[in-house]
Formats: sequence, structure tokens, C-alpha cells
Amino acid sequence: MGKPDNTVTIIDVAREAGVSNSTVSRVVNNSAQVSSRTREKVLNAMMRLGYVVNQQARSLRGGRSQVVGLLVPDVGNSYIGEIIRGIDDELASNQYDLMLYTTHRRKTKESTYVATITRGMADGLLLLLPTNVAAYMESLQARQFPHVLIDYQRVDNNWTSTLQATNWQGAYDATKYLIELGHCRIGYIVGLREMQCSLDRLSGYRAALEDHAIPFDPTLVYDGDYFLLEGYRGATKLLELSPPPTAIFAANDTSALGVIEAIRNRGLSVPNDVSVIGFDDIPEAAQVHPGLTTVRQPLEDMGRLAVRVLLKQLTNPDLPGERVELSTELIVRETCHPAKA
Amino acid sequence: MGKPDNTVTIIDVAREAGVSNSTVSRVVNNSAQVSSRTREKVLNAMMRLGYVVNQQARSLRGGRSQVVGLLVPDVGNSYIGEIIRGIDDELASNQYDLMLYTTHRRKTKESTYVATITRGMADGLLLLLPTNVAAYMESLQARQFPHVLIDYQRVDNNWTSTLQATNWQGAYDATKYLIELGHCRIGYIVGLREMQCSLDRLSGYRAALEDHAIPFDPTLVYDGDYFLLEGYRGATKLLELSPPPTAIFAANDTSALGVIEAIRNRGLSVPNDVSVIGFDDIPEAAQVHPGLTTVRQPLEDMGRLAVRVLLKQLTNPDLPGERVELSTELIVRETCHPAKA
DNA sequence: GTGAAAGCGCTAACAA
DNA sequence: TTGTTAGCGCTTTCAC
Repeated sequence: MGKPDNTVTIIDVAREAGVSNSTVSRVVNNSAQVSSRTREKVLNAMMRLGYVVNQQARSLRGGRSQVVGLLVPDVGNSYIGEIIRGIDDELASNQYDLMLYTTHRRKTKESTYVATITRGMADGLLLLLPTNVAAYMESLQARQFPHVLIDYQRVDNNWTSTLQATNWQGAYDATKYLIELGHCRIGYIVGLREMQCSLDRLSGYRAALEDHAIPFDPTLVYDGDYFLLEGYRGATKLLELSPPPTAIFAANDTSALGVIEAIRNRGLSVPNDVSVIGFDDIPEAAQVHPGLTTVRQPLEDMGRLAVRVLLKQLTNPDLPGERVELSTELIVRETCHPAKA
Repeated sequence: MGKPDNTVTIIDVAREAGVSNSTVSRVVNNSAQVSSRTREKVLNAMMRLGYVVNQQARSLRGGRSQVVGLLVPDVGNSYIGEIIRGIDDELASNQYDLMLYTTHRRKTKESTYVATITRGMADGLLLLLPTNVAAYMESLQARQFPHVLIDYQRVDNNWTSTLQATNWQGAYDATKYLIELGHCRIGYIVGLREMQCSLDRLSGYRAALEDHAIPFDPTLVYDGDYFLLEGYRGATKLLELSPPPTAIFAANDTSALGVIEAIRNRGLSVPNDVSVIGFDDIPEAAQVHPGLTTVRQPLEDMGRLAVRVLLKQLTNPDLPGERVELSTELIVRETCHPAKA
């Protein structure tokens, strides 16, 4: 059924090559000494028969499945898309496959999935922007299941690996840039408050303000959710203030795009009337006109690195969790102008 | 290593419950008759021990892995995101896991992945917007590997299942709508010509033109690639024509967003100066201002249905391939106005 | 350098 | 209704 029975096993190859199954296994795994003549014979037989290892048998035996689980809130935005690109690239070059689980922000799903994954055939687990970590942290530890949290850092143990960009610094830099451009009424669209990265960016913003003796004005802060629509709504609200902000910093590019729309819809221009800066540097930031000035997170690298950390963990389970932080970088494009005098 | 050896097997449960392993297996699989007393005992033992099936052993034995492979060009856009949402929802409710493979439009990768998947542990394969089908179609058939192609239809065999929306009709409707609004110079931003859906939409556009006695003007057609930037470039070019089009139909929403930008960047307004219509109805279409009028594809349903078709195929491999087509629907929002007299 | 054989956890005959 | 048992395809001692 499904797969027809043309399955070629190690035994077929052995017979074809006139050797034993263990020799074939050795060749397949490139392990131990096999004389080059034998190896040759086996390789040929494999060719002729079109042999492919049966991963399930192998992992049943050895315990390793060459599969990594990835838990994401969603899959339809380029922030996540870029990270996944890095992840599956790096995974592929290490002969790992990727099992994808999408929670669509339903927290219960998160726990269920973690249970499934840790008990299923994945060797390790990558969690992207998890929101319900406490619920399964213990179970991960109990099973000593290798895992790394991407863009989440409220962890107080030493067995969990985490990885993220310098959120605080990035926000600080962006705000500072705006201030140096002469802006002192700078609106801020917060991301989801339940995410630490969101909080870190907010406090980077505040710190820059303070360092430049600009009093923090809570009315300039709008609580968004990282989505475009809230960026739009937030900016709309901010623009009704008097005086309105001369610049708006959005906690991510997607909401920055919403901010730009809102500004235009008021008949104002970006950046002539209001400057806008985002966070992430998703591909759209460069494609849009005017190009979005933003704080770049090395998304693809984050994915790649997360995999490396996980793989290291897999090879050496006794290693303590790693804490990796990647630098952000201010990317100046066209959405910020000096404040008018 | 990795997974510690706290693995509870069916045998542990059997011992704990004082029954045989096969009885446990029966309970686990809900198969055959087991007296309710025994079942109770087994269930309890499973509870106590925290037993979980070992999927690899099960599939090594039985041949079914409860994993479906999904091959996508990319993962960072909401068109694909929505489809995936449908896919993994439906998969989850059928106790299937999803193995994700991203090609990033590299055709060689596509073939490699198909080989991996069909020989690996997936029971079936979903291909989203594949571009290199010819290269592995034979191998899929040779292995009788269950598969369904989503949004691809150039198939001339009867063992392959395909699924897509009514692309031709959708484009026809959109164009007709524009025509009835009084537009007769309607620009068109094509998607990737190598995709059949793209061609279908183009011919729907042409057909509507013809049916309303509007001569087809090739200078009004710009070859894009479904991405925002090409939408922007295309519209920019189209707007330089004299007379410029009074409406632009983009082959997908993402490029429509680019079109809108281009129009605004010329100092024109949507829809007052130029009407815009898209295709897909991705979430952004509703979030943007003005709301994007578009042709809705039931993306999530497409994913869901694709899974159903695949699962049917899995259960009954001798079924011939299915051809599923879902209706598109014109969603009128705010980017189209009657043409000025 | 190579082979024989045990066993990973499970299911499905076949017996009882 | 329940138990016994033979593998699924592979890796890995342990012999030779």
C-alpha cells in the first residue's frame, strides 16, 4: 500500500554484492575499515539496485532520526520566512529534515505540540517566538530534550539555549538616530507585550530618550501587536495628538508599513512630514517606496545559528544551554528626515 | 543520547498491567476485542508509566509513518502561509505530521527533495506551486507515491491529483468588473509565466476584454513575477504610457500592493485616479487602506482540501488522480472606482 | 577486513 | 478474549 514493495534493503544489496549485510551497513555509514575493493562492489550494487536507507529502521535501532522539529506561531510573514530559510538551509546541509508545527498563536496547541515532538521522532526542537514556555519547560528538561528558543529570553535555567538579536540596543540606536535628526516627539508602536523582545525594544527606546534628556511621554506609546493593522491604527491615533509626533518608531517593519499608510492617509508625507523607522529589515523594507529605514536583525543567520546550537546540543547533550546574541544594525534608507525647525 | 533511556515500551506497560504486549498493542490501536476490564488495566498502566507509541517502530513494522511531506517554493508570504494553515490544520486533525521542504525556487532542489521524501518516511507528498514537475513525475509514478499538486495543472496523466482555484474565471470576473466600471485601458501585471495559474489568469483577462469588444493591447501588459517590487516597476512603466491605463489588474495581491505604491509615488490617488484590483485575497488585502479589491482564492480551504485528497489517495492507492477546482470570488473593497468620463 | 547474530519497539498472524 | 512469536531494516558487538 502507498509505498509499493519494490523496497530495496541492505540485504538485497548484500546479496547482489556477494557480501554480508554488515559490510553493506559499514559502507553506507562510511564506518570502520572496508577494503576499497569491497566498498567498490557494494557501492556498485547499491547503484544498480537503487538502494536508499530506511530512516525509520535506522532510528529505531540507533535512536537518531535526523529530524528536527520547528514550532512557529505562524508561517505567513517574512520575518518568520527569513528565519526559516536559514533554518532549513542549515538543516539540509547537515542531512536533517524539518518537521513543522504551526500554533497560530494558540497556546494550548503549543504544549500539545511540544509533547508530540519530544515523544515523536524529532531529535531536537526549535521554538520560534514561543509564548507559553513555562507550560512545557519542565517536560523538556525531564526528557533532556535538546531545544533552542529563538527570540525568547525569559529563561532562568541553564539547560535551555536561547538566541536572539540585540533588541534593546537596536531600539536604542533607532531612537538615538531619530533624536540626532532633531526629533523629540517620537511615537512608539509597541509589539506584543507578552514577548520579551517587545519589552526590550521598548526599554531601549526609553533609555535613548532619557540619555538625551527627552522626557518619556506615555501618550506617545501605542500598544500594537506586530501586525500591520495595529501599526495603522496606532499611527492614526498618534497623529491626532497635538502636537503630533514628528517621527514614529514601530517595533517591527510590518507595523511600520501600517504606520506609513496611516500617515499618507492623513494626507501627510513620509518622510517630509513624519519620519518612520521600523525593526527587522524584512525584504519588503527594501522593496517599498520610499525605502524603509529600519533596524536590521540578521534573520537568516539567526535561523542558521539556532540550528548550529541545536546540533551541538544533540551531539553533546551534557553541554549547558548556550546564550547567543546577534547584533542588530541600523539600515538607513529613505523614511527619516531631519525634523523641521 | 539525546533522548534519555526513560523510554517506556509496550512491554513495560504489559508487565505493569499484567497482560501481554499484544494486548497492549490492541488497546493502543483500538483494534480487535479487548474486554473492558483488561482495557481499563492497560490504560491505567499506560497512564502511570507515561507510555507513548514509538512512531518509528510502528512505521518500520506497518509501513505507515503518519507523516506527509510538503514542498513549497518559499514560506515567507501570506499566500503560502494561508494555504499551509489549512494544510497543517487538516493534517493535525488526522494525526499526521508535516515535513517541510523549502526550495526557494531552486529547481534542482525540488528534484532532490522529491527523491528524499518519497524514499524517506513520508507517506505522501503535497507540492505547492511546483515548477519542475516533469523532472520527477515519472519517479513519483514509478513508486506509486501518493501526491497532490496545488496550483499547478499542466498534468497529462491520470494518476496525479491536482487542486487549484478557478484562475481563468477569477481573472475574467475581475476584468469584467473593471470594464463595467467604465474602464477600457486596463493594465495587467502578469505573474510568473512559467506557472500555469499565471497564464490562466492572463487569458481570463484577455477573454473578458474580447467579450466586451475591447482590443487587447500588449503594451498594457507587464511581465512581473508575483513579487511586490515587480508590481511597483510594472505600474510605474504602465503609468508612463499615454494615455496611461485608468485601471490596473495585478495577478496577485502582493504585486497589487506594489502597484498601489507606484501610483501614489507618482502623486496619483487610488482609486480616484487609477483603480487597482488584485488576486488571492491575502490577509493584507483587507488590512490595507484603502482596502484592496481583489479576487478571493479560498486559500485555507485549498490547503485543507489538498490534504483530504491526499489522505484519500493514501487509503486507496488505486484511485485515479482527482482534479479539484475551487471557486474564486470577487471581493469588492475600495480600490476601484468608475472611470472618469 | 568481514560475517553472524542479537535486538531496537511494534504489529499481526496464528494458537490457545 | 488473550498470548506467543516472527519479523520490519538496520547497527553493532563479538567472533573469526
